[in-house]
Amino acid sequence: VYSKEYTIEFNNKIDLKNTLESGQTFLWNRSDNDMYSPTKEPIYTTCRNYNEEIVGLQVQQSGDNSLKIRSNSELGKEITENIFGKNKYNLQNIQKEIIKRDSKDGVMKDAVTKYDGLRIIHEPLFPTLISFICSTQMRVERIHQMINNLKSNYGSELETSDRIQYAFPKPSQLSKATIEDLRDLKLGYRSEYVVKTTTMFHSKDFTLPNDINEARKSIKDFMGVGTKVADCVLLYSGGFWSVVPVDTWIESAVEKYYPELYANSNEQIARNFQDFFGRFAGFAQAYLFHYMRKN
DNA sequence: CTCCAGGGAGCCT
DNA sequence: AGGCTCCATGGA
Repeated sequence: VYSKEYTIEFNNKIDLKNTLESGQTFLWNRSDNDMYSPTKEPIYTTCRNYNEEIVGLQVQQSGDNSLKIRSNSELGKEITENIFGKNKYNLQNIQKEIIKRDSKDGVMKDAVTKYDGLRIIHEPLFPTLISFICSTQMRVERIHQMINNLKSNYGSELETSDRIQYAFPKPSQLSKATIEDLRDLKLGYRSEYVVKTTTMFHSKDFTLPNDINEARKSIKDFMGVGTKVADCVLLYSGGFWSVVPVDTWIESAVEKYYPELYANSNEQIARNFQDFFGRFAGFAQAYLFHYMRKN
């Protein structure tokens, strides 16, 4: 099925594993859990609806700056470049900007060095919105499980040689689900939020405003979306790289490593963090989040 | 058994 | 604006 093969060369480092396993997206699966070993780079798979076409992707690290892609579609290369921000930003310059603002030899420098190649992802709006509505009060591993449940129950199918892959459902597909249906898929109290948000998204034909404050406000109109979920959507789907989602991990990290930026509300912590790290503060947040979870 | 997880809605002041 | 309680579910 994956007859098209491409190699993508980035202008600086790309770390596929840390990018896809740092809680930015829940749309990928590691396909070779059994075969995965330190000497063999893992393969990550995903499947998407793209202009009435179902595009399957297999992506694997093939060098410090390059990825190897297999796809069933000629769109696979462009889609992958778009997801990983190949032509959108220069990661090395962003890292320099972050380190320059935090010149002390501390945790941020350590995190950026240790996880060099971790990129901010650019995933589709609707799947990202639903994913992070599901993320509240839930462990990262279980969020992944919930999203896979939604995919296999409501998404389009792509048959491959060894299994069937599922795309994240389009709004029209997910709108068939009732609250009871989603409770059966273990979404808990988020079921009502997902159903209502899907209906709103579907009926309004929603598009994201260019202005960051308007964009945040419009996303928060959806049911189940507060400041933190909205900021995740802005950063991981909207390309607003200054945005700092503050969750329990970032809150405790700021309290521990940046006490001068700490405050009693998460909104204030986000503002302080953004003022300190500047227009790429979202990247700094991603490095810090991954560092905290890994150590 | 209790506690908690990438928070948010509803309601209160 | 800011504080409080409840919200499903499963693993530690």
